[in-house]
Amino acid sequence: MPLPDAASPLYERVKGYILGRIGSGEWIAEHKLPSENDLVQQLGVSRMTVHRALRELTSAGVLVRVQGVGTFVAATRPQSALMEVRDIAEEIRARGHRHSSAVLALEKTRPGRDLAREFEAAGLRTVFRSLIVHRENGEPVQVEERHVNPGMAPAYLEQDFERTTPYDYLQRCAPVTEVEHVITAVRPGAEIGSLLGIAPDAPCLLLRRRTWSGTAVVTVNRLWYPGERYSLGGRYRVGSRGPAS
Amino acid sequence: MPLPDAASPLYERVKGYILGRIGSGEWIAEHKLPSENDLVQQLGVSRMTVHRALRELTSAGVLVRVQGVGTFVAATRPQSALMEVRDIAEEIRARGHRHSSAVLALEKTRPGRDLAREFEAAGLRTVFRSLIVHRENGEPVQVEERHVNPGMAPAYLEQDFERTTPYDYLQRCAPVTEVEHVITAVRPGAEIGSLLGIAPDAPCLLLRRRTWSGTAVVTVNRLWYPGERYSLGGRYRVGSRGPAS
DNA sequence: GTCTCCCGGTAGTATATACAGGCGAGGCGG
DNA sequence: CCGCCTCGCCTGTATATACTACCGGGAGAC
Repeated sequence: MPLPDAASPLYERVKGYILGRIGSGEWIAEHKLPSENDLVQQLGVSRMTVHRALRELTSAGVLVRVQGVGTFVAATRPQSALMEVRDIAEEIRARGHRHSSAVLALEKTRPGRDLAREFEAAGLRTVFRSLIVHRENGEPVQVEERHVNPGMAPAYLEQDFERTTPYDYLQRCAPVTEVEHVITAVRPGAEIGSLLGIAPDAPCLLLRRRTWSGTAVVTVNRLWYPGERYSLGGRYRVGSRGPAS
Repeated sequence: MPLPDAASPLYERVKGYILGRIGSGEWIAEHKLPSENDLVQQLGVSRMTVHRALRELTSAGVLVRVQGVGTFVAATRPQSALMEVRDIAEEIRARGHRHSSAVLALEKTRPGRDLAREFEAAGLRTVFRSLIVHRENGEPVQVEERHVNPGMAPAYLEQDFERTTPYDYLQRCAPVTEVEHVITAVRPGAEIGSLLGIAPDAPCLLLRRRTWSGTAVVTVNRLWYPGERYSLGGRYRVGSRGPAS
């Protein structure tokens, strides 16, 4: 039986089946999927159910469909949603890929003047700092340096960030109410470059993000993305509300 | 008849009907919508069609549904300054600086396969192309390459873009209803680099933007920013709702 | 040899039907 | 008066069926 008989809706299991094939490398970019009717035969579900799974994966950007021709695995590069603060691990898994991470530092440190000013707390004595590399299918796609306000997340240093993510823990103890993003293009330099596996002068996206919970700054982060392998973006409706589906 | 009999799919018209009620203020946040069966009666379509419209609006964050209770208008999602499509000339003037621009190309051309695909119009024969450098106090801050769907903006080539901007003209003849942004970091190369006055291998932000008017792609643009002198950013409040998955 | 038309396969939409599952209100018994 | 239970309303899921739009290739016409 190709479909796991979890207690989730059938169309979700169909989506999982397809994401699994993509994740395992069996279906690579541009690969033509079986037709809806083929999948109906193979999986033993109705065409409406298959269609819904394919439609939702298409709207998520995983597949591309051409009427009269077929359904194909999208050849998109990894992309982060800009406007939403999302868990990068979840984002990678939603693309059917494998997420892994390595914690390079997790410590208490003293903020410099600039950092204290970014926290909008001049008297701040200590901050927590973490440095994590995130990988998609083994390839580094993000270096994440976080500075965390210890008052808002006291147990930050006790977390196991190779199992969960900072996003996860922080979202639980201090839900984000406000975000600031600033994006620039930089040279990563030797240290960050080697973590990303790119040359020290290769173009690199630097996303500086501050998050608030209420009126207090919770985190001041710097996220480096390899410019060639990763992009930030999103698609939105203008005027009405909410992102495009 | 409450539904416009446009040539669009029924479920899209149902979505439009609901968005219209919300847009007009008739249904405000937290308002309880008619039940699916009520809408079936009122609109004269099947429940599956109503359900699809409601499901897609829910996934877009416009509605909130609670099984056993009903469907409600979601609390408003804030808009981001970062992702707004603004006129760069206006932006520069808003900073109290002087904007100037030079039109380097304004022509008719044939789209390649990739470009035609970006326009989502395989049979597209010609597109308009413009290449403009924008300066802030005389210093180049953006190279703007636009490809414009001639069907949506027939008089594009006749405009004087050193007096107005493409944004201005396009906004008049095809108001933007949807936007897609993708940001990467690249090396500008010799040509773009010299236009920006930076080295060919200096880090550089590349913003690819597509805009829609209704269901038609109006423009496919590439905007280069010198990474050292320019950044993209914004700050906004986060809604209580999680991202649609 | 080339052009055209048709046909088969594919995705897209729409409907009727059925049942599952959550929630709240109202009735019934204690 | 209180609590439990049931019933009805609402959304969620799944299926069968039908028809449409579109594309590409191949057979046939010229």
